[in-house]
Amino acid sequence: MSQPRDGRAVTSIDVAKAAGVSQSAVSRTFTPGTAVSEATRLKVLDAAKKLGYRPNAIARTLSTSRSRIIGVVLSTLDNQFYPAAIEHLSRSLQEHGLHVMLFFAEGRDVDGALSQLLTYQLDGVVIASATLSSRLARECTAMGIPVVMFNRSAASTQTSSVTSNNIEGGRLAANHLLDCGCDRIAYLAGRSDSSTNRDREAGVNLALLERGHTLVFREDGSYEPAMAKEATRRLMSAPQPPDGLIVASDYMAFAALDTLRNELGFEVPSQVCVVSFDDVPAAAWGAYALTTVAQSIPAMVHSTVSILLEQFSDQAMVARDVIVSSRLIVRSTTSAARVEGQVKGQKSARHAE
Amino acid sequence: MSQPRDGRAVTSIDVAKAAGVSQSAVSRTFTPGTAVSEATRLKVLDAAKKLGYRPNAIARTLSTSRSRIIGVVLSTLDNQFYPAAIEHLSRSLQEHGLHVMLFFAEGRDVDGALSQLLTYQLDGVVIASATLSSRLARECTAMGIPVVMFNRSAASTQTSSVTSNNIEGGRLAANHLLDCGCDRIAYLAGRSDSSTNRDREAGVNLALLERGHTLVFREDGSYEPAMAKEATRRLMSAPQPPDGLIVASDYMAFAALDTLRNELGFEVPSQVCVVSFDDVPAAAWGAYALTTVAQSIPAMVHSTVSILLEQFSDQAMVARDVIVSSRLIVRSTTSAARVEGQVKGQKSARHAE
DNA sequence: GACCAAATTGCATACGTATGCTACAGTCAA
DNA sequence: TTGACTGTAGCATACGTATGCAATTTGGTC
Repeated sequence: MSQPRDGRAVTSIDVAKAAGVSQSAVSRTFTPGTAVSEATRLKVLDAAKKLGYRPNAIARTLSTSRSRIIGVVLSTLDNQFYPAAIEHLSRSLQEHGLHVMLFFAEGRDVDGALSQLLTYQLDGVVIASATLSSRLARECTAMGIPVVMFNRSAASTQTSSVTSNNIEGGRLAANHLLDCGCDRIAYLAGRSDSSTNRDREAGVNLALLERGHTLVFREDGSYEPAMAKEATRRLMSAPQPPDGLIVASDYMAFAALDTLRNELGFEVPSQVCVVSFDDVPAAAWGAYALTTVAQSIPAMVHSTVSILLEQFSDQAMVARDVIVSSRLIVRSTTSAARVEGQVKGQKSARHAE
Repeated sequence: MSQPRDGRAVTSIDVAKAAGVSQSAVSRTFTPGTAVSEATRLKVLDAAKKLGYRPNAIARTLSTSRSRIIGVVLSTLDNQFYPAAIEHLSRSLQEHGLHVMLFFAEGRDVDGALSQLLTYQLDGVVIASATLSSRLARECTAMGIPVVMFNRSAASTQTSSVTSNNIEGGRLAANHLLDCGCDRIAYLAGRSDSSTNRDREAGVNLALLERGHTLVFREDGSYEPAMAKEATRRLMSAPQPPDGLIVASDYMAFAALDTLRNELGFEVPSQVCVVSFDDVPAAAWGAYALTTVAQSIPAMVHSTVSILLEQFSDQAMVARDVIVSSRLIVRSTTSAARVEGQVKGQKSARHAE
């Protein structure tokens, strides 16, 4: 009798019937902050439990136009930084009753991506994809959807962004190499159209300039390991190869280190010091033990979630740019005790300590 | 006049009005496989474009009870295998107009996870989480939601699964070590409640038995790098340490290798050969160059998507178990040219070639 | 030119929930 | 006892799309 239609789902109407109340009462019971007497609340909860009722999020979305879904736009998960960020982000959002829907950007198809995003009535979008990010952000913002650029600076003053302090990070990296006694420093760059690379490189140049140095080489790796290997070969085959290498990401640094050690036979850090950016989990693995400028994923995710939650309530939609501070983590690819003036190329030179 | 209400979204009714047709016509235009004349189709598309109309997926879901959302349940993305699988899966599903929603399993809270899953009217669920998988699968299946256990075998005959042939994989690993001349083989196990570990270990034991051998040591690493390190220390501190190590996952093998080489000073493969499972991207990195039994992500994802698509059409909901074949990839942590009978512990022994 | 079949179209309604508004019950004070 | 006021419950409707059914148009044939 009080059985739901044998078809499928139990609805609020079924529960209402079973509890002897109106559908509104059921709805209110499951909507925090609404007025229901304790008596009906219990009746409803009891009936709901008995029937195995679960509110239908889709119907609720249609009614409230709040989907509680956050779209996350990615280009790839190859670089360990992103999986780590996604896991953290997804867990944090889950605590607020929000869920992540994944969108992988396909090349330059902005419209396709946009259509997919918009049809789901997303409550917010986090863009962590290099390609098509700025236009996508603009269009979403225009549609009134809160957007956060994650790990890339905002395309416009309209959209928020969360980045780490890459300029400061660049300075940390450069200063550290100088402190290690390096005086022929090279930069292995990431994609030139990315704000991370731009800022990191700027910071490096700034710090070098301040101490009367300048970059000896600059090669492009475009954040691709294969290109980083090529670049490393070019760098080290110079008549006077660098004695310090700043790599724009850990992910490229692994490739560079492999090439340096296994292919070209260089010793790190005695012949070349290497420092990079991100502090991806593998950077701590024994085989690499990479000195790196860490981006704090917890801090970045926290800011991202805060911005999103803020924008849900505020009508204002004021864009915020959060810059999380960077931190140098010294491991074994650099050596602070390096003897200044030491001639590079000494095959057997070991660093002190 | 034909402007949509200034509030927000453009609806099919707005488009209908603008195109001078009924709302049904608009709906049909955007629903493949329905009858609309070319003439109205063009009128509608034109008006839609002009107004910037996008069909509302949420409303469509309410009406059709097909959300085109696939829930993916994970416990963590630490092991590179999962990010790689997710990216592949998400891209494949996107090609079919489906999207991935992420759910991170929190400890043992089945009911919480389940509620979250069920409220979204998911069209399917892919479970790649170790914990709470079997009960979750059962409940989803009971609710009529297609479930695929990814990289773990089915909890019941009711639910489908996609795994690689881990038994065969275990044999490949064991036989390879025997072929390398190892005769004191140890197994570093993954979580004992996982089907992957169970099958891999079974395969190893089988192959050893066939060739008159048996495992010398067996330690538990529970798929955790920290535990793998501990286990490695225990293994190698035995009076007669193993000369061949089979590790249940690459992710643990990296930790084991780091411990072996950097901490304990063993040479791989001359003193100990190491083989593991998964062929995660980092396994190919120069610093590890790990010999490993590959799980084909493309094949596994392909099967997963096929099963899901099948179950959408079939009412039958026949569960399928797909077993993708494994393949041994030989890199530098094992050496086929190992001299048989060679005494382990020779510090300077180099493998040939 | 008329008639029949086939192809389109529009109408009306369903999907499951949220919420403004009205109606009503209960409390308390005068 | 009556009146005003507070707190609840229920009614009715909106959210945007899909689709069965009936009405209409189209196209073709004799």
